[in-house]
Amino acid sequence: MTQPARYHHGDLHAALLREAAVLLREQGVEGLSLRRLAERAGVSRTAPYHHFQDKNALLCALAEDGFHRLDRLMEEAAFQADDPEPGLRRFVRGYLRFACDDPEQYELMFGRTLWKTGRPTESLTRVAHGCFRRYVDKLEADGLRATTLPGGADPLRVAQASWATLHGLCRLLLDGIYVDRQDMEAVSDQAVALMLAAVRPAP
Amino acid sequence: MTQPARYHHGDLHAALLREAAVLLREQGVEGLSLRRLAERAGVSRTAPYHHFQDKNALLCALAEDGFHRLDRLMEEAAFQADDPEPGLRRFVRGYLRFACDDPEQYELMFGRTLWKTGRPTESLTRVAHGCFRRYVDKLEADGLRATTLPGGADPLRVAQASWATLHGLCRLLLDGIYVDRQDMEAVSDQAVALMLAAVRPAP
DNA sequence: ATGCTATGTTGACGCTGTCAAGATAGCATC
DNA sequence: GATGCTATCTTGACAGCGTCAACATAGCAT
Repeated sequence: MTQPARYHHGDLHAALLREAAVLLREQGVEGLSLRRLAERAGVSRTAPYHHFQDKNALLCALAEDGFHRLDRLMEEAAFQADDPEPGLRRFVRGYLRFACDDPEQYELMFGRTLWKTGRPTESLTRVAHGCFRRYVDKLEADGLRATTLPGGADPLRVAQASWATLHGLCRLLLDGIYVDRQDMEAVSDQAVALMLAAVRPAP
Repeated sequence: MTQPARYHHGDLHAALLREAAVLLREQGVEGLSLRRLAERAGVSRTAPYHHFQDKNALLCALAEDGFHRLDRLMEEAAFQADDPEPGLRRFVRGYLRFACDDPEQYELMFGRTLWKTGRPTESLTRVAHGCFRRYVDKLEADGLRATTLPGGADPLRVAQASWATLHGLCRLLLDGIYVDRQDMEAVSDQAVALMLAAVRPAP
């Protein structure tokens, strides 16, 4: 089984993804080169090309994993119909924890590396869009059902704006620009207040 | 003056920055290599190193220019003490226009290239922080003076959360992830509503 | 046993940022 | 005006990268 030098690796595809996740977490996208990856998997430089079309494809697969994890997180978060606040707060904190737990993964999922510079796989695009749709649905079904939206507010718009808030917080935090990690809890609560204020017209 | 091949360039420092801004706008950071830059300036590959410590330093200088422009934009935006809504809306649209007008510049200013992967210059850090402080001050002085903050809301927190919303919108938009450029105006207005809802307790 | 296909290998190309060493220009000083 | 210092610019080189082409092997179906 564990013969040190056999010609065929066995399951290089999975091994590459596994090793890539580690390398991503430790060094970020910048430190993730196919050559190093191959070396770590004990395989030659170009072997990965038999399992992924190119680096972009491998990164897309990696990001896709992340979206599945995020999907699971969203399923677990449950709002309460009568008062969405605690549920929303729990979700927001969970989201931030998700991003902080593996910043590089989050960056890969939402960063320009894939969406702007690279070419997002059709599969990745589908999963990512599905993830957002689930968020909109959840917000609409669980969060907003018991509340009255201010006049003319489209649930989709609320979802977009609130996700943007969440995403913006994560980016500012993870990129280490303005928000201290210590302030995070307070800012997060403030964000919840922001989102809730838009949802229920009066306290 | 304009002799085609003289040994010394004359003002390579400025020429590099100028050409870099063009290259950045057209091709993004990924397309901005020192070698190409040097070629465009009609100079050898390593000449830029006599004017910038390395690529990181040049990019920092480029980003710094952007923050100065953003500063100017913020000075021009004026809120009205009695009703901050139109002023805020104007500012938000101006901010989004700023980001959309030169996406790559915005990305450079706030992206991980400098703040996470690279080493932000001390000068850049100062300018960037000053820019945010100006935003907090402005929000506090112009925007919130006439309004009552909900109990216990720190102006700094409001500023952080609202900037995060703005920033998140820009990122999602520029990275081409979720929000269509067409939806932008509606989402932007929704964001203003979000921010205002947090500021004035009841309509 | 034969041959096809999936998988892995080495070699090479052009691109990148950056360092070291040498060339030149311009300016201050003697 | 000659001398020398320093800022500026040059070529050469190196390691790293993604990726293509050509070749080698292993394993499986026929």
